[in-house]
Amino acid sequence: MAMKYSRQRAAILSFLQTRKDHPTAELVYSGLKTEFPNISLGTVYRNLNQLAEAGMIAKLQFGDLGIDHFDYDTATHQHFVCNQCNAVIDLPAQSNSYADIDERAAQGFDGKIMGHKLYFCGICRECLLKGACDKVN
Amino acid sequence: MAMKYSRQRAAILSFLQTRKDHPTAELVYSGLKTEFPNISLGTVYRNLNQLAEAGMIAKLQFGDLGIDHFDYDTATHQHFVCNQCNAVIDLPAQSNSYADIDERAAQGFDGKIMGHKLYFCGICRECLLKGACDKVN
DNA sequence: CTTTTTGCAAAACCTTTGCACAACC
DNA sequence: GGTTGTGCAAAGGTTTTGCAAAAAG
Repeated sequence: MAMKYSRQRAAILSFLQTRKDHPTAELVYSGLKTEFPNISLGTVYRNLNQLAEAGMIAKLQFGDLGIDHFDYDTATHQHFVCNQCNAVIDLPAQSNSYADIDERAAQGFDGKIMGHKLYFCGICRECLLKGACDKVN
Repeated sequence: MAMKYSRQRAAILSFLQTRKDHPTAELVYSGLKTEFPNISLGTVYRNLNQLAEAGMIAKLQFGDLGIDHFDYDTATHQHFVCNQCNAVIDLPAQSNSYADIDERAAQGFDGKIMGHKLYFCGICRECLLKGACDKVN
């Protein structure tokens, strides 16, 4: 189960590093097609999952989207999903974090709460502007 | 687009009302097989989605599970997913709710935040007890 | 030489959909 | 009678998997 080096995995990781838009496996796949014309989607999925399990990247799952997204930035931060264009956007880090909500939830509950999943929904800036222009025209 | 009465939909709704375990479409389907031997999974999905869009039930989506769950209780409350047995459990209502977190997240963000999705993960009481017994044996 | 990784294709999985017929109002 | 709902089966989209060959150590 030890992880050996592979050119494909290295490329996937460095591709992810260049992107701040939390790409899907499909997007990583097409992004690497030039460098690896024969790379397969299965390989991309296997590596993304492996990297995620190793804690080197984060796997983001949003019920609204139904597609997994991947993030090079594993530091705790919040995500926003645009209901219109489905963009996944980082929210600015809060001084007032969400660290306390696990404890809040644990009150009166007899299981062990080990964490939470949280993301925000709405309309992104681009879609807001586009909507405003549509109204004018 | 008006909603006509259907025996199947009524049965789905009342089935959901009897359950506090947030069943999946598959579970609703098998739960109704006795009353409707010919009901189809497609019908169950169509009705569950229709009821959810009408706001009569809630559709719960957990990235960890990948399967939709449905809840007769549409009042805002939090859910817990057991990482071991995948049970979906209601958390006791908090006096201190999560109403403020949208505003917190909006700070410094130039899109419009309209809501959030949140759930908690961990080990449920049953699995904790089972785990403790396993250690002894 | 052993273990891990790859590419390919097939399968798995959950959910949606097209269609002819039935139920509703 | 027009509209909405049903059952069936087929297709949809995303992700996983079995396998033989290739790469890594």
